[in-house]
Formats: sequence, C-alpha cells, structure tokens
Amino acid sequence: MEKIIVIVGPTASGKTSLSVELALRFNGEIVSADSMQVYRGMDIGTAKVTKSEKKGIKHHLIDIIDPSEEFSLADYLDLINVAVKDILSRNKLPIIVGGTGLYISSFTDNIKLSPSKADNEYRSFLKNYADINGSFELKRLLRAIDLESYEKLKDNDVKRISRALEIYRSEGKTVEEFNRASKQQPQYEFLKLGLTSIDREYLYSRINNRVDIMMQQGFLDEVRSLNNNKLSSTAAQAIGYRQLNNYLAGKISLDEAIEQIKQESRRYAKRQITWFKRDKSIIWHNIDTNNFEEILNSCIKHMEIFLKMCYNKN
RNA sequence: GGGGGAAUUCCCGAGUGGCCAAAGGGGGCAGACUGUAAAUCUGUUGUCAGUGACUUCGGUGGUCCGAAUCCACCUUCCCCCA
Repeated sequence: MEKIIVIVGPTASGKTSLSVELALRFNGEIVSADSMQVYRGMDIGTAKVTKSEKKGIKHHLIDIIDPSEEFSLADYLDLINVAVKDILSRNKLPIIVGGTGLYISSFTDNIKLSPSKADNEYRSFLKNYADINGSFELKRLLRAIDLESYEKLKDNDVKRISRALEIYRSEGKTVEEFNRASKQQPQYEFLKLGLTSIDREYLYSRINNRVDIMMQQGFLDEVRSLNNNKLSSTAAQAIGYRQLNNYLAGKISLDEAIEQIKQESRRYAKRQITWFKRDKSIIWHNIDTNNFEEILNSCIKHMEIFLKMCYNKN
C-alpha cells in the first residue's frame, strides 16, 4: 500500500511551517485539508500559506473555488482522491495538512458517502418547519421512518435531523444504513503526526497573537474587498469574516469584532482538539514543551521509520 | 455640600425573609460529530468523602427560629441638584 503522511492540529499550532520543512526533506507535496482555505481571496483570515512560506513546495486544494460557491465534504473527497493519485503518480510523497477533522478522517477512513446530495430547498423547508413548530416536532417526523436516528439525535440538532430526513426522502434508506455501508477498506497507509499544546493558555495566546497580526496584515481590507453578500453559505461560516462584516455594517465596534474573532478562534481550536483526540493513531508533539527543531527532528525520525517499513502480505 | 441609586458565584445579570449554592446568558472545561464541519449539537461549571456536609451574595455589627434579601455604620462606584 502506498504511504501518506498526515499532519493535524488545532489552528495556530504551526502545521504550515512544519509541513513545508518535511516536504522539502522528503520530496513531498502538500495537500491542504482545510474547509476554508479552498476559497480564493480569503487569504489573511484563513491564515493561508504565503508564497514565500511555501518555499517552492507545491500545495494542493488551496484557492480552488470562488467564495460565492458552496463547498462540502463530498467535493473535498473527490478532489483529494484526485490530488493524491496525481502526487503518487509522480513518485512524490503526499503530505495532508489541515485542521478540518471531518475531511481528514473521512479520507483516511475511506468513507463512501451516501449518494444523496444536499438539497437546499428541502433544508430550508425543514428549517422553517422547525422554527414554526419547534425542533422536537421536526424530530418527530423521523420517528416513523428512521427510529434509530430518532432515538440517537438530540431534539435540538436540527441540522442532523434535517439531513436524516433529507437522505430518507431521496434514497428511501436511513442515514444509519448508509453509515454502516460507508466503511470501506483503507486505500493507503497513513502516518499521522499531530501538533498540540499541553498548556491550553499557550495555544490561546498564540491564537490571540495571530489575530492581531492578521489585522496588521490588512484583514479588514480583505473583508471589504470580498463583498459580504457574495459569500456562499459555506464561505460565510469562516471565522473573522462575519465579525468584521458586522463591524463594517456598524453593528459592533472594531475592538469588539477583534475580541470575538479571538474568542471564536479559541473555541474552534478546542473543538479541533476534541475531534483529533479521538484518533488514537496520531503521534502527538507538544508545541509548548518542545521547540520547532525538536519537533521537526522527531517527525523526521517517525517518517523515516514509517517510509522504510515494508509490510509482508500474509 | 445636598438628594437618589448600586455593590451577587470567572464575567454580565436575576433574585427583596425560608422552596437559594443562588434563574438566565457569556466564558471555561469535557463530549458528540459521515454531503453546512472555522458549522452544528450535548453535558458540566462554589468546596468536600457522591443521598449529605461545609463556605459564599462589598465590609463590620445587629434584628429574626431563619437573611443575598430587613436595620445601622463603613468602603467603593454611578446619577441628579449645587
């Protein structure tokens, strides 16, 4: 099986610079696993790699669509499969780097999604139904058709309840049926390296600091030039853009906007950590107790061993 | 100088004699997560040995069987008049 490196970690943990250094040493190319860096023009706010930071390393799945376009997990899986095959075909090492846990695990676990596409009209109908009748009433609609989801989902989880209804409506099968069928044999062998911080405060101060730097780099101008009302519903979810737009609309002060961006980013980092913690195969490195060189060297060692290993098929 | 108002658990903020360790929100912490995932949702949040005990509502002292809630004084802050 062909081998792939995965680098994960919360925002502001230093994935970008680590991945570039590793790519330089291992003849690698980087594949981004970030749901927001796919958008062109959303550069500063998503902390996208700059040209100089790339050091000539090819980066995939960054700047691939316009902010007015919707993007989803399904799109990502299609694209990453193509990108990885392309890299491998040129005898280079794919290094997947990013913070969008769902995208990464769906790829590494080789999940096959249900064929049912997003149906925005039906979704807004269901959303409306929930707004009027309450989310519990929405969930009750599931009871007759998908008892398993009905019991599993929380009353307020409108999004997942809606998705379950949506899938049943278009496929005649339940989400759980699809989920069970979604698990396939892995196509590749992965070495997962993770960056984290034992001391949460340390990570949080890095995040705060990074937001300040973004502002200095002209984040506000970036938001201005993006024209808020042209953002797709998925692009509009990016942290920072909505807060700065609220400032531009006169709803909050600039200081309030910046504080909110920092806070939302910290909360995001926490959720990322929760997500990644679940994957016991990740080899973690602590950014607060080790310096960059130490982490880099350790990662190099792990990669050397991983790449040399040969598995005998029994 | 005179008059009025306010001080609540990390923050904001309810509570005006027992049903108050104290509503609600925020934040923190923990968790979930299969086509919106930088999204969405859940739990928890005074201390301790887990049916209970202990400490808390600016400070001190009182009233009362019983006070975050009433009284007195003190401290700080805000507003109005001068």
